[in-house]
Amino acid sequence: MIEDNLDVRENLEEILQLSGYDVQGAKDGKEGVNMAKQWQPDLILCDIMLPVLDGFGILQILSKDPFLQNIPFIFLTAKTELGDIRKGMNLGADDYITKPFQKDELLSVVEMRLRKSENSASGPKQESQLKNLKRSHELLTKVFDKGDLRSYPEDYDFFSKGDRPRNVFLIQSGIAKGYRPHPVGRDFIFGLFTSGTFPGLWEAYHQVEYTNNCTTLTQCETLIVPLNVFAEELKKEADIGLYIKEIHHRQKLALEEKIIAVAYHSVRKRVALVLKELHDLGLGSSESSIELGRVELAAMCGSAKETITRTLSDFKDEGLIDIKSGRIVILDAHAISNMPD
Amino acid sequence: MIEDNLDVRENLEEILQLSGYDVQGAKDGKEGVNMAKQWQPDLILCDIMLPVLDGFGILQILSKDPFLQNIPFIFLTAKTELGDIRKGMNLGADDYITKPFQKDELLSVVEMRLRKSENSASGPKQESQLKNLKRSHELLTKVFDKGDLRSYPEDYDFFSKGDRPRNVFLIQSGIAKGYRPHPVGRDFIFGLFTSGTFPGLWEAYHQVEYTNNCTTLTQCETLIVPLNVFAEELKKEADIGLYIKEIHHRQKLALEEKIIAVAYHSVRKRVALVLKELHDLGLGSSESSIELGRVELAAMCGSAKETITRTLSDFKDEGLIDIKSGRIVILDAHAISNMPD
DNA sequence: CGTCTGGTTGACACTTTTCAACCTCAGTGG
DNA sequence: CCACTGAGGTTGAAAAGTGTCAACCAGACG
Repeated sequence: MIEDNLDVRENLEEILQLSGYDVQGAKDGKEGVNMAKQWQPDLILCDIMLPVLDGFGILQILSKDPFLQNIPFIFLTAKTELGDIRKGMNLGADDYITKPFQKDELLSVVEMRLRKSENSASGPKQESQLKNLKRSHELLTKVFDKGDLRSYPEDYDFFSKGDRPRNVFLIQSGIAKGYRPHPVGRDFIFGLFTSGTFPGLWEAYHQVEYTNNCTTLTQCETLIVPLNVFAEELKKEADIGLYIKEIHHRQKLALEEKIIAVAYHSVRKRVALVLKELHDLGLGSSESSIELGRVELAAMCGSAKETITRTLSDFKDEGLIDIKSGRIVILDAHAISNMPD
Repeated sequence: MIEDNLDVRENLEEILQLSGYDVQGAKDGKEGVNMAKQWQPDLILCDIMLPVLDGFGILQILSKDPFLQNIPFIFLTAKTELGDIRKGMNLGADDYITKPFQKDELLSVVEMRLRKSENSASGPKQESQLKNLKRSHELLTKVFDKGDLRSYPEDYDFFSKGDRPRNVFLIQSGIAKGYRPHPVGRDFIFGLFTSGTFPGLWEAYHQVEYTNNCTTLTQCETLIVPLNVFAEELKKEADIGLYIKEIHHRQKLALEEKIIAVAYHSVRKRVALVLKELHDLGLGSSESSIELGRVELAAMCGSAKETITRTLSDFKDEGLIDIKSGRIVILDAHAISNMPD
């Protein structure tokens, strides 16, 4: 906020701070510009009449700075004359507030401009990408039209850590695990791959070594395309890269969630998270119960298999799940999703 | 392995299995080709004289299949005649073994070809990428010549989860943390950024929302370039993408290591891993001791701060580190790196 | 000189793992 | 057909490892 009158400035600061905003004040134009460069605020409130450099001058300077040109800029002015306001808006200001102002008028203008700038930064771009992604997904799936359909038995290794990708996979049915093996039964499963997913896609696309193993947990019907053929197809459709990026981004997010869970959540919460993960994959209904062994579930939670058994029987006693000869059916998905930490 | 003589086949299978290889046998050419397509073996041993389809025919078929053309192919032949062998090699076989063979001759040929194919798949590609990467790193750093140098105080937020990148950063001095915040002091630090590193580079490059927060731990001199300028520069130098990919790949690996550590290693081991991580960043020597607070160290380990204090004083008692008014100096980096689980 | 922040230490409680035994079920061979 | 066997799953008891709570201490700061 740039405002030369100390009373007004302190008053404004107080109002905004009470509403949870973080406010920095400057007393003249020069200080204001420097501060803006230093702090890159989310929004600028600026008086028009100022010593040294007036509001119009500030706006002109800021609108030339690539760091600052997109920050919402709101004029504060004692003058209600149309001329000043018009001039400010013409220069590219986003809004104005006339002094003396109402508290809630100020806040609503500020909030609106913040929301708008949030949208303009993310809105259109996100949407345009999403449209591409949907198309890209179809394109990507189409690449596999040229692939072989193969049936792999349980416990077949698609790839191992350190391997260099030679093929790209699209699972049609069955489940595979992406995991890091450990010599004495302390595997950790990062995620599962079910029908419609592409194990190791990112590594194949970027031709980097796999960072973890991928092995079937059940028999898997899988479409498979050799990497050189895949690369050829990709050249034709550059957009696919966007989709691969997006998938990867989500996996990274999931990985980060998982590390938080393992670091700080109780086993009970972690088991619930794993069940939710499986539920989201379409597993755990009465038709398709969860057929994973306790060892696999333990590897997904990062705990001992006995602990999993115990927690599951707790859940069963509480009516959250049902266990039929080892297989789990989720009864109360809502309660499981909302398990307290 | 394709071999029509049952005795020879079983004998070979036994020898190879004893050496730890996983062997599938086929009795004629047709079966062999189908099996190769199905299993995509790491290496093929193949008799020349076979019913239905002979070894030469098999090799010709396989060398046209993009899935199979790069699998090492070794002829087994009873004939020692130069002609057959020559013909096989001309067709693209990788090696040959003459029957009757010595056990260790067989094994050494198999092992050699496996090793060679391993190298040819990864060797040259890796090298060519690495050369690019080195250059790309320089190019990337050069982009920041046009950036502003700014000094940020301790506890300044570069960005937060959910923000959309607006700038790209290159830290010149100081330390920042990449972390996931938590309402009640259960932050988790994914990694640190020191001089020469680029916080949030991948997200900026791909224009996706940040997945975690980044805040300075000490005062940081930082070069900063607005995203649109950065994007312009990138268009000129497409190679930079490779480098960004590589950095990201390493971070992902580190994240996976971390999740394993948090899931299965004791706090003692985890503290040692964190100390090693800091040591690798050049911290912890007597000149530049580790100045992180216990809370930050705890957030890197995923444990309570009191536990960190205890473990550190254990390490101190054991002579692995020294603590001078809270600051840590690593005395025995080797022992810390080799801490048992 | 008080106050405050961050580090250290101790006692205790709680969670989770470990070890061991037992159970069930499916496959196997006599 | 039945006993045997082995793999997974379940349960119990005890031990280990960590987190929590609370008190205390040391240095920094006004």
